[in-house]
Amino acid sequence: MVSSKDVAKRAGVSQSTVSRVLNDSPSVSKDNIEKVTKAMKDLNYRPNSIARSLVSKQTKTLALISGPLHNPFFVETTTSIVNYANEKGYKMNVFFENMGDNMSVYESVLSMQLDGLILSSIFMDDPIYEELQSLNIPFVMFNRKHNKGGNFVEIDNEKAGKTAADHLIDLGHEKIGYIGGPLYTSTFYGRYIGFCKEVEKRTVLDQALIHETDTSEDAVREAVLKMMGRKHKPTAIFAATDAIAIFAIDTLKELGYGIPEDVSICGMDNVRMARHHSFELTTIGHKTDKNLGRLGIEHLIELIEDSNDPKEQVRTTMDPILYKRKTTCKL
Amino acid sequence: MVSSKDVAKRAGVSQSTVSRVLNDSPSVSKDNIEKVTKAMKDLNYRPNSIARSLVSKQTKTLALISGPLHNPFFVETTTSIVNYANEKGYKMNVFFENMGDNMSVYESVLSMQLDGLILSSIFMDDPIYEELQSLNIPFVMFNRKHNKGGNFVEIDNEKAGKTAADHLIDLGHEKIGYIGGPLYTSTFYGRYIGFCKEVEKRTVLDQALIHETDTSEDAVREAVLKMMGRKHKPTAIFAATDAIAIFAIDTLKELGYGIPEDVSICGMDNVRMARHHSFELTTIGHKTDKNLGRLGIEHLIELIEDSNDPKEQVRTTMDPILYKRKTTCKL
DNA sequence: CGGATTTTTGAATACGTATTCACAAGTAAA
DNA sequence: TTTACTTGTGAATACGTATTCAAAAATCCG
Repeated sequence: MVSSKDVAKRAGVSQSTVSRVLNDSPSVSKDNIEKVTKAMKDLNYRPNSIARSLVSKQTKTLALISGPLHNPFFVETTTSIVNYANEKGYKMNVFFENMGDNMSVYESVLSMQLDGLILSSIFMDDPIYEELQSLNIPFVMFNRKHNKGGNFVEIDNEKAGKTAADHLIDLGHEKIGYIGGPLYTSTFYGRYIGFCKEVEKRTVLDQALIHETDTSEDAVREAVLKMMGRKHKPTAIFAATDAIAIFAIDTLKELGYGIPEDVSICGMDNVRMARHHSFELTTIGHKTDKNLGRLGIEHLIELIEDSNDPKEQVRTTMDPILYKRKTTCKL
Repeated sequence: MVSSKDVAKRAGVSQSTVSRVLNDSPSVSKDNIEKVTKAMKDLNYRPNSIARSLVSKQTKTLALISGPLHNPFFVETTTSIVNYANEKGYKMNVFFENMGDNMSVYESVLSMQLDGLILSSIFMDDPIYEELQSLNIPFVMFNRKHNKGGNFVEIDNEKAGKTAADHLIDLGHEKIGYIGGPLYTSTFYGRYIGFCKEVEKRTVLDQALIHETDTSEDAVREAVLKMMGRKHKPTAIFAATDAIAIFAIDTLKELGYGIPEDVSICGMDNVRMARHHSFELTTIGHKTDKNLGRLGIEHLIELIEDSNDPKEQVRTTMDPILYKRKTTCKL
């Protein structure tokens, strides 16, 4: 490994001068700049970023803890987050939530030297929150949030649940199913509550049509099978994510149901894939064309770079909006 | 920031002893282990990984330069790679190839302190290869490879092209289209050559049916439109990746063609999504159930951890195998 | 108990860079 | 020419940890 000392020796200057050239300090003579630059090239010198970080206290490294990529929502957010961070000169360490045990991921993240952290994978009352606080680096949650607040970017999930219910009820549906994920995440909790409240208010809520799954394909399929196996089948289903909607549609088609003639489906997230003409999924999203991940990473980097200001919280709750497409219709 | 010195002071020992406890050195008394451990907890001490790396010369960090996630192939490989690396205790810095200009990505990677690198995004004669060599860290290419060799994991692309051609010709097709990506990547080059050679040998190769695209949805759509606009339309198409196949099927259906009755489609990669019953794509893959990314990262970590051995090259070229499903049929 | 041996410890140093500080050389003003 | 000021430079030090080396403490053995 060739160090700045080696460069210094070759250029006939001190290591300090090499360092100055590296950080283009104004106070170094033309002459020496040239000598040092040449020596660097000759030796194929690359500054050691570790040593730099040690003194500068900046790693230019962020971490992302994301939901799994088999959910297209996270495909989009991960792409946006990684690309934006790279554009801004940050490296991005990526981790994927693994069902159940995220401790090893958190352990890893906590032991790293990071400039910031962005994550979707946190439960509403996750004790990890305190630990993240203690890191004293900015972190933002996207999609999900924590009970204690912090920085987050989300959709108003409860309102979204209501919107879905209203849409389906407006179409004349009275037996409406719900398939969501774990209620200890803020997203599913909000969507669930919003949906149930509205259904209860305007028609009747049939608990047998409410299914909390782990969002896996198998679990969704099972939920659909159970639902459609009842005597009072639902005529519409609110799937709490587009990923769930896609799995559900799949199972329904397999069972011979037509979408939307026999069963209307409303998803949520407005994933690009669902916009596609082979799906044309009716879904709930927000207005901005930037996804939640992108918004989150923008905020994070802002927090990092304007850290001199009184760091105020970033709390964005976007208004949900219905994208009416072709998987829902009048009863 | 609380350092090992602070811990030392609090525990009433030297910094050396703290360091020893940290790396559970055998030569430290029970008594001191306890004192130090307690002090660590009291101060909520976390060792600085940067400082550690500076002396140990190990960062436990790898980089992945991947193709874009809108290609499901890379969704699978990225997931496998990141998860496997994390399991093995490595952090993974992720970058996505951006069309055209990868220099900023490479610049970033070259300046990092890495234990290893895995990448799919390299051209056959990419000059970056030499630079990567000069880093003196192990790196492996997956899916694509470089003319100069190095470590790689791939499918025998030429044989795969031949397999596709044979399959379609065996079914009675004589007008067979091809849609692939840039020929300066080893994957597309091999698939193209293998396909063309075989078609030329067994029937007639119509250059008008050969399309080199940038693999984007728009480009694929355009290729399909051109192809199907000719008087001698193809009755079958070999799409050089499943992603391309999916785009092509989409466009064809939109044009009113039935798959496979009107047009047979054979993809390549055997992506999980294409296996799904809503696609049932006939495709070409390999036998192992581990994807190329997973195989690549396993090799990489092996190279890193067994670096004492004479580091021999890892060159894996897997035999292609046809997965015959429901998008191809007899003419 | 005394010497030999082993275990445990801390001081010093290295890792590669950035930065402070003092000093040398050069320039401008007087 | 002297003084004051600017510019350019290198020596020294800091960052937080691991490791070497020598010394201190503890243990063993006869």
